[in-house]
Amino acid sequence: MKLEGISEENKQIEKDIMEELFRNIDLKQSIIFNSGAGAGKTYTLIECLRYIINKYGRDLNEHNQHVACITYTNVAVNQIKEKLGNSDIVRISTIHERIWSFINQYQKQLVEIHTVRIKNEITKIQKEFITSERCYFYQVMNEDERSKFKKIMIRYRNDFVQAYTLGAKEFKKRMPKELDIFPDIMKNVNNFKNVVNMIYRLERLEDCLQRIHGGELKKVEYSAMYNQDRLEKMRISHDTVLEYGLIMVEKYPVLRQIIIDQFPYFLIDEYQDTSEDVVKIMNLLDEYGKEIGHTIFVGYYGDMVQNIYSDGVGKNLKYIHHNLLDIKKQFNRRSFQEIITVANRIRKDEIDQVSIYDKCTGGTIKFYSGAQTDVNQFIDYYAQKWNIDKTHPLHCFFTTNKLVVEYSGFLHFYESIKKTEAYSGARYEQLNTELLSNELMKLGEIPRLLYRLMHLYIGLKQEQTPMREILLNEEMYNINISNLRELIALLRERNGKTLGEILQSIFSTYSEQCGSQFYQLVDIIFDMKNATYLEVKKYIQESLFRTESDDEKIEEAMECLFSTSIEELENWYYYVSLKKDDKKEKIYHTYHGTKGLEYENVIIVMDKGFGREKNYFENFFKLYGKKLQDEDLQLYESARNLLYVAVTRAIKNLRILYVDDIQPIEESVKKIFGEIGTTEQLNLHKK
DNA sequence: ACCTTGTGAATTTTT
DNA sequence: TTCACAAGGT
Repeated sequence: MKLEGISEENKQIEKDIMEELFRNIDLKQSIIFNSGAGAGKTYTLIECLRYIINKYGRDLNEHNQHVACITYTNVAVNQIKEKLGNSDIVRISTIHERIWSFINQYQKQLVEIHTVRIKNEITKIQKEFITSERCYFYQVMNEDERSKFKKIMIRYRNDFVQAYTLGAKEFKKRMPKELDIFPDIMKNVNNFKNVVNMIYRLERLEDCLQRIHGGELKKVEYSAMYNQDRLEKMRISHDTVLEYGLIMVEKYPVLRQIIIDQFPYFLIDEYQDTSEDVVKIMNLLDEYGKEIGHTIFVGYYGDMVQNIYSDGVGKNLKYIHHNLLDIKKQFNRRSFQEIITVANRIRKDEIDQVSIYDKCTGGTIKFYSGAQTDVNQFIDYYAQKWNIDKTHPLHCFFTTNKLVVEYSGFLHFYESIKKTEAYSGARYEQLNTELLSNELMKLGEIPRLLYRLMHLYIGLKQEQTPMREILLNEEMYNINISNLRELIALLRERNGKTLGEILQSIFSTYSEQCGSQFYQLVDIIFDMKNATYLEVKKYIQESLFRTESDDEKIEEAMECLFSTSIEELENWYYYVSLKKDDKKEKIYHTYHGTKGLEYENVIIVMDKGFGREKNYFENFFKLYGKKLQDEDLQLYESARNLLYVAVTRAIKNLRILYVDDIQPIEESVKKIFGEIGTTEQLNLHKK
């Protein structure tokens, strides 16, 4: 069964939509192009780019003007570049890159804005001193006491910082004696720490202001590397770039004119993800263009129901950018009609998709209710039923990375990395980014080392792997091939069941063969010269545990990490490199992670809660079809959007397994998915 | 009875 | 970092 045959009528409708887009481009009438999942949005956007290039390219070239194509991610940038091919006229970039390029050359004005920002921050902190309950002990001090206290703490800053992570008792002991004149000051150590941090912060900000004033600091910098502003270091992060961009565009008509003259066309991909500040900028440019008679075209391409990140503008677009013409496309080119029908019921808005194909039935979709413990067998059941193999894998979606990791088979590894100092506490956020990223460059230091190790290990294990693939980078090409063969032969003999054993076996091979050229390979993997097992272990430990606190705890955590089985590491290796080579029959994703992708066979595992919301999905079903307002509506829509994104990934076969109490949501589930199945009906436990 | 402290787990994703 | 909860203090 295949999706095929597009009627002349449908072809014509599609063509008409394109014509309408082109007409508005000609008129420089800004538009929102709304269409559901699988409608071919990116294709449409690229066709619009081509149209502009063909019709206006020469003219733009002569005036040294460009078309700005803005996307949300670098991956999308590359995709569009690849599909569009080379063009000097179109400038494809991320939002942040583009906005920063507009403002970064006007440093004098930026520093001014930055100064205001710092002053606001100072006011905010001062207000907190007065109003926050956590600053009570500070509030009851008089001016004199406050300045005395500040002086003491600034003098003893080092002691404060060093003692910061200690427990309350020990921390109190380490604080200077001079503080004894303030009784009860450390009655609550956390409050005390909080106030002192605020004092330090205030001092740094004020110092920064002085240095700006003194002409010492003249430049604001943006780096995509950091996720947080460091105002006092003149360093801003993602959100603030957009914020400053908006302020600049609002404040300086000249800048608006410069941008307009440079970019008469803006095409924005996945508009629902762009932040409101960006839309405000576009609106200002659009309106100013009309005012001065240099009209521009702004095209927003996206789907508000696929807005699954909170900072995206989503459905608010038309309230922020005025006078946009709404163009819709109701076709779906991805899925079988059975899937499309259900997806329409989930979104339940003016987009009501139909397949563009004449032959479009033959898909299957069903909602099951079951227990948490059924998940594995449920997946296996469909793996068999749908004749899953490596070329036709089964894709399973879970809400959290932890579940994805568990089912992908490397939970022990994940948990043992989580226990390390480098990935716990305040650095917890780094865990998923640095351990689960599909981009090698984004992996953390140790995960990257382990990746190189596993790359070698797996390459060696599979005898047919070509030599070239075992080698990771150019440096490795210098290795003498016959020496390499020897090493490989040796390594293939050695084996181990855990990470620790593998490392030991590599290094015993390595030291036996000292003097031979092939240890270069090992040097490259571990990025060390003539390393030994103990040295590598020490290196890993020092990278994962900065402080030399509690030896026993570190020892235990290292033991836990080194006891990770090779099987787990292999599973992890395949997980992070999956996008490159599909070698698994069952592939697991988070709902979020599947955005923009499509799969033949999909299983969605769902429970009633997600994140902080204990009844996230349950709530969606309970409120389905009801009139809602404010928070209820917001929560409802965010659950709906996530569910919509997940469901619309499926091309042909989709099952949803709900592993919580079905009773409260039964009615709505039936309305959307039809009859509910139970896992008992499948006889999962029989075999 | 109320407050403080310690502990452990946590939603996703990008720039 | 932020939250919830249990354990410990006053």
